[in-house]
Amino acid sequence: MASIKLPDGSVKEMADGSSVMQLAESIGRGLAKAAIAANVDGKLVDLFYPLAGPHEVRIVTERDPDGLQVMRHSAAHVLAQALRHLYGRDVQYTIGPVIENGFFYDFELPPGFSADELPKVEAEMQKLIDANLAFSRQDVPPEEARRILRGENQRFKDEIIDELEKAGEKTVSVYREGDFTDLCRGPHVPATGKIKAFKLMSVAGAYWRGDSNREQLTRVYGTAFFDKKELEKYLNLLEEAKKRDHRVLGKQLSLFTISPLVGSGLILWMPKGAMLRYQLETFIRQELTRRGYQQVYTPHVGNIELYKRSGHYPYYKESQYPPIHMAERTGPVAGAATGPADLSRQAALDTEEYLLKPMNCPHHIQIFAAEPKSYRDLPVRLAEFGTVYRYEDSGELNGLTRVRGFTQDDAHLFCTPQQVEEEFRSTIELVQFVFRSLQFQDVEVRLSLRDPASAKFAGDPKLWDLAEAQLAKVLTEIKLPHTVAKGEAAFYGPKVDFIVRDVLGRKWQLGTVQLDYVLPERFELEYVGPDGKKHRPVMIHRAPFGSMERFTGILIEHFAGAFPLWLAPVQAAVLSISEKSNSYAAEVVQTLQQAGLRVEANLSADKIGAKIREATLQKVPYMLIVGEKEAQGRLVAVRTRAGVDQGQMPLEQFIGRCQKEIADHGLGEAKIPVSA
RNA sequence: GCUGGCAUAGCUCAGCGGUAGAGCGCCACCUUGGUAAGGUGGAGGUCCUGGGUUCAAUCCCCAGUGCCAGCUCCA
Repeated sequence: MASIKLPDGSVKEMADGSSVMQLAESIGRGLAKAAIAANVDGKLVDLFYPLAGPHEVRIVTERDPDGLQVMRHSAAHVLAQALRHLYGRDVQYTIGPVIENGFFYDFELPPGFSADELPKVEAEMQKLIDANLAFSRQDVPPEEARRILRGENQRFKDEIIDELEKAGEKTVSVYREGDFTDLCRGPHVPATGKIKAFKLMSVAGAYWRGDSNREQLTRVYGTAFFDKKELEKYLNLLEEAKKRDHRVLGKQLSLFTISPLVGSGLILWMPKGAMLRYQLETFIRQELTRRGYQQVYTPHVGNIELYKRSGHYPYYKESQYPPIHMAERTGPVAGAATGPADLSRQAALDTEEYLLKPMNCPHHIQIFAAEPKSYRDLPVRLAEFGTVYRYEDSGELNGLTRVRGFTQDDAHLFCTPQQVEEEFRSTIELVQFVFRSLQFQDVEVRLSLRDPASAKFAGDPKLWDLAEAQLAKVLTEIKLPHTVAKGEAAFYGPKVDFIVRDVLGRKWQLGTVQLDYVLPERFELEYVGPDGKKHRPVMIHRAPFGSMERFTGILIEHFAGAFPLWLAPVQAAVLSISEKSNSYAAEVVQTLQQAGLRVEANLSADKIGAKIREATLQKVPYMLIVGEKEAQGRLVAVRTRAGVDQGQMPLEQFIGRCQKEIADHGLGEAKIPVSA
C-alpha cells in the first residue's frame, strides 16, 4: 500500500502504483482539474508518477508558483516542437529552461531566422496547444537516450547525455508530446492544453554551453501564464518599465546625452543631470567629513609602470584603452638630438607609456607612501571622486549603467591589521546608510570570494583565507543577509558588493567594499608600529555609489525621474497665469533663488493648463502658480507634480517648508501639508 | 567581441526604385486665459557613412559606424 501524507497532515492509503493524478482525483474533482504536477517528498514529479510506500505529497496546481514553472517549461517544449514542424528535422534543440519571467530555448535554426517569424511560430504553437497533446515520460539508460535522440537527428543532446553519464546517472528521462521527443528532467504538465496564455518575446544569440568559442545558437524567449489576464498584466508591466528606463528619461528630462562624435560609452552630463550628480556628491562629501576621510585629487593618467607594479595591467590589459606612447612624439624631426644628454632623454621618452587610469588605487597608494606613517596616523582614509576609463566591449555598453569613462566615489583606507574589522564594518555601514538615504529597499548584498582553482587571484592564499574570514565574520556580526559568490572577488581581495536591478530586471553592482592585502605588499607600504618596527598596512577599497554614472542611472529608474526635492534638478517652476503677472513671477523666482532653491520660470504666452502640463511632465516637484491674486498678497499657489492643488500660501512659508523638506531628504511626493 | 534587429526633422515615428511626410517641440503673430495641451502661420532633412547595382537609390546589395536585445566578459 502507498501511504500518502498530505499537507493538512491527513494520511491517505492507496494501492501501490497509484498515480498522483489518481490521488488528486480521490481528494476532489476540482483539485484533479487544477493539478499540474506534484511535490513528492520535496521533489517535483509528473501527475502520472506512480506512488508506492510512504510518501509526503503535495499536489501542485495552477496557483502554485511551481505549477507556473512546470507549465512554462512545457511551453518551451511546445516551442521546440513548433519550430521543428516549421523548419524541419535539421532544427537542433539544445537547452530550454524556465527563467524568472518565462522561458527560453536555444536552437540551431536555418540561417535568416528572425523575430519576424515569431507570429508564425506562435500560430503553430497554438495549434499544438489546441490539440491538447499528452506528455509522457520514459526512463532509459544513457545509451538508449543517445540512440533515441540521434534518431531525432539531434547532435547537441549527446553532449548533455555524456555529462549526465559522467555525473553517475544510470538512467535519464525522455519526454514526448505528440511527435516531439526531448531529453528532459521534467516534470511537465499533463497535456499541452494546460498552457492557457503564452507569447514569444524576442530572439537573440546565445552560445552553446555559454562558451563564446563554440556554436552560436538562436535563443527564443517566451513567457506563459495560466490566464490571459495575467499575461496582459505582465506585458503592461513591461511597457511601464520601459517608461522608467533611464535612457528614455535621461532624454526626456535632459539629464545626459551620449555623442558618437565624443565616443561610445562616454557620458555628457547636461546641466540638469549634472545638478543631480552634484547633489549626490555633496551628500557623500558631507558624510565623508563626518567619518574622518580626507579628500585628494589625482590625475586622469598614470605611467604604465604604476599599473605593472600594482598588477592591474597584466590582469586587465584587455579592457583598457591602449597606452599612450610618448615615442610617437619623439620621431627623427622632433628628436633633433645633439648631445648625450638629449639622447638619454629621448631614450627615456621613447619607452614611456601612459594609461588612462583604469582605477584610482595606485594613485592613492602613492599619496599614502609619499610620507612616512606611524601607527598613530592610521587609519588613513583617502577619498576622491576619481574618473577612470575602461575600454568595455561595444556590446556591453548600456546607457549610464555600463560605460567607458566613469567616476567612482572612491576611497582607500589604510589601516593596521587590528583595525581591519572595525574599518570594514564602518564602511559597510556607510554604504547601508547611503542606500537607506535614497530609499533603496531591494538590494542584494553579495560576498565575493576567490575561486582557489583560478589563476586570476594574486597573493598569498593564507592572506586570502584571512581576508575572506574577516569579511564573513563582520557580515555575521552585523547580521547582514547576503549571498556568496565564489570566483567573483577582485584579483587583489574579497569584497562585499551591493547589487540592485534596473527596470528591465538586469542586475548591476553599485556599492562595493573590498579588502586588500595584496597591493600594500606589491607597493611595499609600511608604517612604524608601537614597537618601533616597520609593519605592513592593510587596504580597504570602497565606493558606496560605485560609479556616479551607474548609480545615477539606477536612481533615475528608482524614482522614475520624480526625484525627491533635495535631488531634483529643478525644485520649483514658477508659472504665470498671464503675462500681466510676469513681473511678480520674476520676483518670486529671484526670492526663491536667493533662498537657495533651484527654480525655473515659465513666462510664455501659454495658458496655465499648458504650463502645468509641461512642468508636470518634467517632474518638477512644485509648481507655483502666480496670478494677480498672488501678486497682491505676495503669495504663491502651490501644486505638486502629483497633481495636488495645495492652495495659496505666503511665499516665505513655501520657502521654509522647502528648506525643511530638503534638509531631511524627505521623499518629495510634495508632502507639504495644507495647514500647519 | 559574437548573433539578430534598427538607423528618415530637435523628439517619437510613418513612407516609397522617380531626390520626403505626420504628431509633438521650435520661431512668429493673434489670444491674456486660474490648476495636465487656445488658435493661425512659418522655419527645419547629407533619409547614418562609404562603395556597388540601376537611366534613376532614402529605399535593393556589400562594408563600416552607432544604437537596441541577448550571449560572453566585467576592475
